[in-house]
Amino acid sequence: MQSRTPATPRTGRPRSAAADAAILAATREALVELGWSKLTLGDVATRAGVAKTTLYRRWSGKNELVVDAVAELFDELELPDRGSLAADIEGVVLQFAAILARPEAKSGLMAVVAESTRDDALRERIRASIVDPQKDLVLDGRARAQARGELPPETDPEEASRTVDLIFDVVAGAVVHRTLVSAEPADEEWVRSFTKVLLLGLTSAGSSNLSGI
Amino acid sequence: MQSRTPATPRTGRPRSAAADAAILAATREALVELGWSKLTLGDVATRAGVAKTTLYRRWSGKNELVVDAVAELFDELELPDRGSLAADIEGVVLQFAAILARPEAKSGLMAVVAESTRDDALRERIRASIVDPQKDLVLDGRARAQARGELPPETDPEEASRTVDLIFDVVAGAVVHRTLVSAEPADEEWVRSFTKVLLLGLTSAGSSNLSGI
Amino acid sequence: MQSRTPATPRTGRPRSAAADAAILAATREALVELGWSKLTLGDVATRAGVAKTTLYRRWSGKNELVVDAVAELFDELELPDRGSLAADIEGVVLQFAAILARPEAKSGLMAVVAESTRDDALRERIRASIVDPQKDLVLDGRARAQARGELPPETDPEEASRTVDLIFDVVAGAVVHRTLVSAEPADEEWVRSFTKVLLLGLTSAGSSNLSGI
Amino acid sequence: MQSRTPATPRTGRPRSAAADAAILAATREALVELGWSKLTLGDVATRAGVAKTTLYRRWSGKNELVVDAVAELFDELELPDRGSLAADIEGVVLQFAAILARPEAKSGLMAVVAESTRDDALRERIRASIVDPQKDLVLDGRARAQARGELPPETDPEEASRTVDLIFDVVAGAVVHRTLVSAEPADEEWVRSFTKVLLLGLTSAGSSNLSGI
DNA sequence: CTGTAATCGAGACGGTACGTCACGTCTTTAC
DNA sequence: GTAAAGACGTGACGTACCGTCTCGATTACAG
Repeated sequence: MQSRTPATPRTGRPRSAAADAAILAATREALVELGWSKLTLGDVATRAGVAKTTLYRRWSGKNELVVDAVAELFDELELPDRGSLAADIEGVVLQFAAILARPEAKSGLMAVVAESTRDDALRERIRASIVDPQKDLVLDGRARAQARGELPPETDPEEASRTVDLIFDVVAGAVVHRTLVSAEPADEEWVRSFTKVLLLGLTSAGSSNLSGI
Repeated sequence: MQSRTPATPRTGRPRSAAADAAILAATREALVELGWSKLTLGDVATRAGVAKTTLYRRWSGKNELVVDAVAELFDELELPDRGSLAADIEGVVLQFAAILARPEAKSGLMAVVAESTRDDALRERIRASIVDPQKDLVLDGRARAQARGELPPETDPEEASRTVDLIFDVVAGAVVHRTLVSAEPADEEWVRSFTKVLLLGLTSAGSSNLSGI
Repeated sequence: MQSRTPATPRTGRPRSAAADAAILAATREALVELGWSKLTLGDVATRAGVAKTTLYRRWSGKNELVVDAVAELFDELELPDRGSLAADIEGVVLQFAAILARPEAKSGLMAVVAESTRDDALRERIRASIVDPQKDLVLDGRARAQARGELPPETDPEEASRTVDLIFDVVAGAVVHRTLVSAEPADEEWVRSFTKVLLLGLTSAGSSNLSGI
Repeated sequence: MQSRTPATPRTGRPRSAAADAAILAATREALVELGWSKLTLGDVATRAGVAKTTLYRRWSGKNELVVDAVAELFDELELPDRGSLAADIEGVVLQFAAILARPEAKSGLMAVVAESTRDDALRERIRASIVDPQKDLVLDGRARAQARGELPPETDPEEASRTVDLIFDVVAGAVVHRTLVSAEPADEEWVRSFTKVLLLGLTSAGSSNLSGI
């Protein structure tokens, strides 16, 4: 989302709140129909029933717009309580895979990530609106597993942070690669296999002193 | 690679062989300087000292050209013999990470992958010239580990194939995500942690009947 | 001038009288700095410290606004009494040339005349606020010359009217063409030559029965 | 006309000669239908069956394009041989008035003159392609009158040049003002009156030592 | 040798989208 | 109800690349 608290926007006609939603919805629609490379801002504006200038007043370009449009897709991600760490992970990975399977996500997400390799502000925007919320789920999951006694409480906070980052890169990376590069569905069977390997690797590594590396 | 066997290439002036190399090199140069989105075929042609027509005679568009240009980067990947499965994996992952750290790879690879979500021919081209050669390294590594006795010979070929695919998605996905999304270096420390988790996960899973899932 | 008698201006905040003057002055300032084609109503409003709405409430567009702004420049024209017809003409032509030499007049006047070729209301506005006051000077000059005995009283009113029109087109046209197209100054020397030719032509024509053509 | 002798345009596809003519014709058509201010280059390109880029490759903007389009209208001006100076002048003034009466000339000419008050290059272009050819007609007319013995050969070249400039400003200015500002037709009757005044003024002035002013 | 034919660099061509600007209107709050 | 402020839909701007085409000028191989 673009920041929405200007200094003193007291006077003048206020920006239409409906326009924002219409534009983001139109962006997703266009991503489905046309894909990233054939999506044009003029077309999005038309679909949203909005003038091009209105769109440019709110977003500085295609990249930022698509980040916001795709980010909303991930808002529905939540950590289910399925009773065990393994089941919780499987659940959230399946949700993640389901979102990534949607064409508007496929089409847009990798493209903006590719663009972000040369645009720090864009990468920061992606991190803030897409990546960090996902990483929070990993943290929540760990906390819940610790409460259940499935995982020991962390002792070294820094090492724990590194482990979370590793888990996150492995999980998100594997699902994305499976979906986009291998072009195979990340279905229940695959997710179960993947989760098993991941959990065994982590718990074995933990018991064999992963942090001591 | 582009097809190089026209129907009746009997007569007429032959295509310049030097032009191909110059164009691919110019493409990588432009990727470094401009990135994917600002790379234009006209500019590549100019850099290569070649007319635009010459470029279009050989490649059908930006996507195909960049796939070929990036694929050459991965030609240097090879399976080192470091004496143990873990060390071999670490070595090849480090090589992979080193290539991915280069701006011409970062910029171009994810972009064409993003494009390939809506272009089957492009995805097939990426698979053939970039992905499959990498997967062959995994197969070679497994064969070598089996010869060493570190891994048992596979019994169920189909299940073995699924496992290779899983490994590949996990490895490539994790490195890519670490590099591009988290924007952190996949350095030796990270690779060692990652390899440890992966190997423990796989061997524990194997001994606990992963294939029985 | 714009109409200034709304139907029921009874209640509500009255229109600011100062705004009108500020807008016209800002218009002339913008004409000097930017010229006709780059003058924008938004910029004029800003210069005048006025909202765009206020400007549009008073003028219907750029053309009308500039006509009014330029018309005020010609208010300073007056018929000097230099003692002879020739000297009077020279005096008034010099005044006219001096106004036309100012950039706000140059820039704006010809532009609105050009626009008026396709806008009858605009031409009428120009005539009423710019042309007719000038033509009155010619009439005054003739009357004064007749009083002096330099010219005979007109006998045929219609023919006299045609002659005034002819004089007016010749005088105004020549000065404008000299200033804008030839881009040479209509200075004292030129005005003296021009006046001489004009007067000799008219008096000779009169004595040789111009009306008899 | 734009200059058409580049340094070494040897290679590459040559510019379409037909496009130039089509664009200029389309410009005049648009001037008639829409007038100067509503004429857009995109519309002209469409009318000419040409891409906008093709138009911009040849002309730098609306002003230059319209100057060239209008200049072609004046190509048909020529000095008729009607047997006497007065008749010759009347003939050429009538031709000039006839061209100015056409809507494409009315609409465009004054507008570019207005623009030229802030654009020296544009004024020079107007002079070279529109004004100077007309002035040549005045010179030809004088030469013919001298050959006939109607006018004495000039003695002082500089004074003669000033006289030609004065005549030209008076003639062109009067016709333009009559047509555009007064919005009355410069018909035969008017032209005869005007020519009579002009010629009497000039010959009387000559005999009364105009050059001595 | 001499055609014939596909190549080469160059650059104009018809398009499409860009991101910006000004238009004239509308919608707010403040006076 | 008018004021300032500024968002709105509209439409043209001038530019950049696209992928195709038309040039004259090289090459190679075939006869």
